[in-house]
Amino acid sequence: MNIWDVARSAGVSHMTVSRVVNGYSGVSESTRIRVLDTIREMGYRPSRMARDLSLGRSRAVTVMTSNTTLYGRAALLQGVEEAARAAGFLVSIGMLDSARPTAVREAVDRACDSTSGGVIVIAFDLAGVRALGEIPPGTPAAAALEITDHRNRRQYPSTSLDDRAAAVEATAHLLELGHRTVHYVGLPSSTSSSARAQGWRAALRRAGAPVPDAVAGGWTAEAGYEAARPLARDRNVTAILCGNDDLALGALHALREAGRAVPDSVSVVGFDDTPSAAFFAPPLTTIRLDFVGLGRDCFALLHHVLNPARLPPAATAAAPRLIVRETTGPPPRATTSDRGTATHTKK
Amino acid sequence: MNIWDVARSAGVSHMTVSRVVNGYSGVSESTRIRVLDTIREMGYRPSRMARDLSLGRSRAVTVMTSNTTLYGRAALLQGVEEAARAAGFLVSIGMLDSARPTAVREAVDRACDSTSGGVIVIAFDLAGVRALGEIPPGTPAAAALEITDHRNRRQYPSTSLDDRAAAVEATAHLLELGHRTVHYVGLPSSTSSSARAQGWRAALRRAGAPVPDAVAGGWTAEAGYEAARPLARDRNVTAILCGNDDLALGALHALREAGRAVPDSVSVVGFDDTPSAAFFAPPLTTIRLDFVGLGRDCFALLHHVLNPARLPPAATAAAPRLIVRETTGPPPRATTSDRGTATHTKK
DNA sequence: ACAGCAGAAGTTATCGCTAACATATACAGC
DNA sequence: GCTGTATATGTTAGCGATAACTTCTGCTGT
Repeated sequence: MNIWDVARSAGVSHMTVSRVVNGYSGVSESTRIRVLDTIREMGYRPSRMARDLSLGRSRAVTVMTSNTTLYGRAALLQGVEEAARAAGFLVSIGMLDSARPTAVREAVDRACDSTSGGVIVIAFDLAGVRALGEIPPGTPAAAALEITDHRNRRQYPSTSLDDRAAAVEATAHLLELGHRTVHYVGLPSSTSSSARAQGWRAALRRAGAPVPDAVAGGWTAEAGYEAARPLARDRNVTAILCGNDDLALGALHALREAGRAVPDSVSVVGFDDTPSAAFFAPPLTTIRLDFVGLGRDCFALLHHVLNPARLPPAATAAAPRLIVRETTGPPPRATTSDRGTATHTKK
Repeated sequence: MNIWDVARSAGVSHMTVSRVVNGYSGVSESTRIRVLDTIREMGYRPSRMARDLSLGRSRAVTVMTSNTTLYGRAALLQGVEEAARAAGFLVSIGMLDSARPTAVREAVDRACDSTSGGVIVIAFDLAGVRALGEIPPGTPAAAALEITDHRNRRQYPSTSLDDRAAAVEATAHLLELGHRTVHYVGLPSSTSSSARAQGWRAALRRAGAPVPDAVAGGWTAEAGYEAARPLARDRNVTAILCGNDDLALGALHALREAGRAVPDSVSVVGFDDTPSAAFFAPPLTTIRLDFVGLGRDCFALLHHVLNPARLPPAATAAAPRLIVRETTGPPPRATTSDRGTATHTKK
């Protein structure tokens, strides 16, 4: 059923129906009511497809992301959806999967046909960053970045949380508790260049603390477990900062397995403040990150590109905040003092 | 830039370009190559919008779900996306939010315009079930159900995992370990009628074990914590089955807080086998649920509605499976023997 | 009484594409 | 040489909406 059917049934022209549907003026009250009734009776719904085609723009965004099972992405998606819905946009998702080499390019191709009014890419990982690079010029796009790597920022507007400051805060917190240094288990792409790693390193240097190598982690608890195992064996490490809460969960497990008490023997700090983090054993000290707000901001950015209003939108996402729970505390006496010695500690 | 521009530039008619783009026969090899080159040079991408409009069908699904931050939904979405992509479908998401009373209806309205070739609703919770009920007749739809409630199954095909059998298995596992009975902390909508609760109850009855009231939980660790607190105080409860892993995490926390050792004093079983579950403290015994497979199946169902092939698709999702880890064990001696007596146990 | 004008409604072209039909060219068979 | 048939290509009419323009009322002012 289309607009013509409604028009015929209401005894008007299709344009009158169109005007009624879109709330335009120039329709008498009596006609408007008659048309509205007809629409209701017939259960007519305008075709968004036809509308967009006719208008030449499509009120739809597609957000490209990998693994929405991870908290950060899911929450960000939620934020985008919320803002998009408020603006009358549809949101589609394009899964990024870096397994197949051509997969990213294909995903971008799919996302960038003119169906989508714009593209939002969650460039937290390599797949995302690559996707951002593949976007054909001229496509309206915005990105949520974790890595503040300017090589990858083409002309696209982007949002990000102040991960660097957050990492500084977390590291400083640990240092203030008396830890000699802080070890870092990072996210895959961010071992060296991520804002989190940078902040961690900067805080260490500022405090004159030794800067250990960052440990390459992953995204999941399992990756955190694997990465933290060697750390757990080393009695010199008394503080571990993890790239996210899942990693921290895995680290906690490795520590438990190695018989290291948290926080008495080792302190752990995460990133994200997942809804679960407060219920870890022990409850995790972590950085609360406002992913939902970030998603909203990201959409606002894209919306501004699509529809340049007076001013570019201001960021509204809450600043990262350290939530101190029970995985952090002062380092154990014995270990703090034994600076120079090797891995083994006297009992 | 459109198909006409390409046609002009390649010196052919737009139909030839269309044929080339869609891989139809009836184009000479030389022409095909010339057109393909032109397309590449100009960077032409066909408009999906126009194509779908012309074809009268739109290769797009929208999946309606609440809170994609929860593992089950996110994984299911992943499965849908995977299958949809393989079939050349776009997937959009429609967030369900039961907070505002009209929100569900609005979301359904948005999802059911003819933009979407079909709708998949994740009806794990009340919002989802209501959404399913609101779908206008005639809209192609499929549902992923947790609650096997036939009142809500209109004419829509649906998939679900065998949650009932899974719950039976989990409960039986606990009973076999020697527990007198098993308590259940359920998901919001499923306190009484869910397949999981049914299975739990059935297993209890079959074993002649007392059937406690199900405790209304929620979806998150926090809800699990709140729900399990009273249970943790009661030394008669030695086994708790939780509606999902997050709930179990919260329960574990409540137990720890109450000074109850797991599994020595209380056993806990979850549902889902979240990637994190293996790293809980202790690692969680849980039921592995193939949400990704369920999502794939769900899309297959919808695809079959849209495009009736010879046979309806068979379910491919893996059957639920109990993964025994370290939160389950025999009940403590003292408690097992004191059947008739009240809450207090002799020391 | 009539030009002038505003408001209500209708007509036509268009968005970018595909299906269905129409035409052109080439080569076969008789 | 002429018809038949396959293959390659072009033409036209939608799909369901909107924008821009046109037409038809009815009322105003003088």
